[in-house]
Amino acid sequence: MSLYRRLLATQLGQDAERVYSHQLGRAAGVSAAQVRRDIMGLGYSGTPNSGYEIKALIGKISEYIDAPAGQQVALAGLGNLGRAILSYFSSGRKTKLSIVAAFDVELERLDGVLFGCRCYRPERMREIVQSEGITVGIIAVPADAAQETADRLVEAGVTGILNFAPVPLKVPSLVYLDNMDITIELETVAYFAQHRSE
Amino acid sequence: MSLYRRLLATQLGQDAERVYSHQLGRAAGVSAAQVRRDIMGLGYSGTPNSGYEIKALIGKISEYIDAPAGQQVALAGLGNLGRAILSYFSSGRKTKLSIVAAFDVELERLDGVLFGCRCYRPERMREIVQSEGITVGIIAVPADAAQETADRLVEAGVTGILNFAPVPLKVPSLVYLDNMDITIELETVAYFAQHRSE
DNA sequence: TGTTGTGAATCTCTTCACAGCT
DNA sequence: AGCTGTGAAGAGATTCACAACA
Repeated sequence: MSLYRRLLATQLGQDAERVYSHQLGRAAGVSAAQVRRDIMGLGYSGTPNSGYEIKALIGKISEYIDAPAGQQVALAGLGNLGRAILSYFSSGRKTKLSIVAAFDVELERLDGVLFGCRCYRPERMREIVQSEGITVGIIAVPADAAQETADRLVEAGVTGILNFAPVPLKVPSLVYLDNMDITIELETVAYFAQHRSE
Repeated sequence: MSLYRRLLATQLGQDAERVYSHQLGRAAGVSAAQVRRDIMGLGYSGTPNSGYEIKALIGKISEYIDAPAGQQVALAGLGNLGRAILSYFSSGRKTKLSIVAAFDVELERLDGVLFGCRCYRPERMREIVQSEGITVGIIAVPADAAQETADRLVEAGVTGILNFAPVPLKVPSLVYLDNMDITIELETVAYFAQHRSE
């Protein structure tokens, strides 16, 4: 879990050099036993009665989840959502994962760079994806253009897609697809909010 | 799952009156058995060899997941992400779940209405949440203001929070909290993209 | 004493397989 | 013949509980 890494990083930023499994568990919203087992899977060992050394643990996690050479990401769609994502990642992210290209059909008013990221028309997707070595695509286009965009990304060669459009996409089975559906998530929250309140 | 409902709605929009569990399963990315079991939990029965009647099934799902009287939602933060969410939900959503108020610290340039939604300063959160009967809050503010915003929402009386800020929030156990963390999700996709490609 | 590492038990979710219906 | 409803099996994930260690 990359959530651990961020939690550890903030803990490191404030005071401590070590954490106990139950501290990390509470921060992440899971049980202490869960944390210990997850860390075990990393091949890292803490010391009893002293917990885990934060810095070393972050290192182990990074070694485990990061690609050795880093990965490049493409963003499709520069509406409100696309710009939100872009501003999010461009502002002081570490370089292991960086959005290096953005695509949108409407680029008239853009000078080609937004939040420090080059913008192109979708027609050039294949060319750019391949020349930049992009492996992951983010879909932030309107629903009716999502499948078409996914097809283009796949055809260009990405192997992972993060989809924000509220439509089911069809991709080859070798491409990893993750749907982040705000509508569904909000309905889920509303459901539990209802059932918590009584 | 509210995903089913949307899939059913689109299927209804194109041609069919009935679906088979394996059709719905394929669309939702789950197995047919899974679909049947989920539907079973609703208390709805399809007819063998004819599948499920879409319209009736949508009705049952809605009856199950929707609050009888509908629910109101508040949005905190009107940056790129907040505006994306707002434009998303204001454009032709059904009224069972509607964003009726938005909050942001910078409202100077706004005339008080954005995408058909009234905007207020955070100080008025308690007042508005209570007068509008809001039960769900969305946090789309910068990370360093997230906890403060959550506190305010909880104190105002919401029982469910959808959090987009990449920080762990502390809320009372009666408040349902759902974290939608774009960073983590993107890292997950990158991880699988890496491991799929070989 | 307080924490880690981990086998064992438990629990939840998923799939299988098939009877029953049309 | 084809699909649903569902008990039973299976797989995974989570938690328990405790030995080992500082």
